[in-house]
Amino acid sequence: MGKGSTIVSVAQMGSPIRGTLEVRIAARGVELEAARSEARDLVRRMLGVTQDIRGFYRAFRNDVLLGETIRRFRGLRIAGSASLWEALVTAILSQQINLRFAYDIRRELALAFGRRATWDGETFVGFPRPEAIARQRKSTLRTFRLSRAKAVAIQGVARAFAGGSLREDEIARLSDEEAIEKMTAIVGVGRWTAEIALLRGLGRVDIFPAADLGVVKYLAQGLLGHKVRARESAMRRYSERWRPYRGLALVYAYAELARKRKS
DNA sequence: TACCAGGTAAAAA
DNA sequence: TTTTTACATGGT
Repeated sequence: MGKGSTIVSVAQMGSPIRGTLEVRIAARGVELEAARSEARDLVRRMLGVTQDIRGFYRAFRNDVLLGETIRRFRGLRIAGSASLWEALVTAILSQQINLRFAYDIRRELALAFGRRATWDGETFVGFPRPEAIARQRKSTLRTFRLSRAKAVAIQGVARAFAGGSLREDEIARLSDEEAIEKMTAIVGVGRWTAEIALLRGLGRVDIFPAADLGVVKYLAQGLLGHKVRARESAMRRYSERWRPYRGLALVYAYAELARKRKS
């Protein structure tokens, strides 16, 4: 959402591969063209339409682990957040607790500090801006069932964005490793958090969070046949074969794991 | 009760 | 350099 008030609602028709997407924009106090352009960019990033999946398919259609999965989930991309800021906060909230709990807290933060817009009798709540979080006391943030470490981390990220020391457009110009280095300078943002933010926030297709529980446990045991949890270093080494699409490979591996769990 | 859940930082080995 | 430990909370 830009200045003023803009609501974007999206509906998909047809198959994920050959469907159409209807986007409705309700805007007040903004130029229609600007709102349209902003909405288009937002939808494109969240769907990951610019991710190079063709190159990924060409390179790995015969991959032992992913070949079949690629055909099964044709069209799947890395799902994106609306901003790097939102992706970073979501990643911090997701550290070491079950995701259901993390998303509960994210919703509560949005309800408390997010922007609101009403359209057609319905009220929509947006993710808070960095400034709205930056001005809260840590003790206030901790009432949202955050550990001291998470409150510090989220406040640190909020201040970095609000103060301009961290900017999405600057991070977007950096290489993966440079971007990780820049973000992990903030206390409470470790390598995993920075990697998830780049994957979900910027749709970086070669990011591989090797320490992720989903990688060292579920991928290692569920798809690679390990008896016990793998080491981060071992998974990072294993992922080398998927360059330069390690992030896309991971998303497809997770899709396959979810499918196996269901069946 | 104890352990696990898409970790991090600091201390200890 | 690698391995523990405390940290918050909810579910099983």
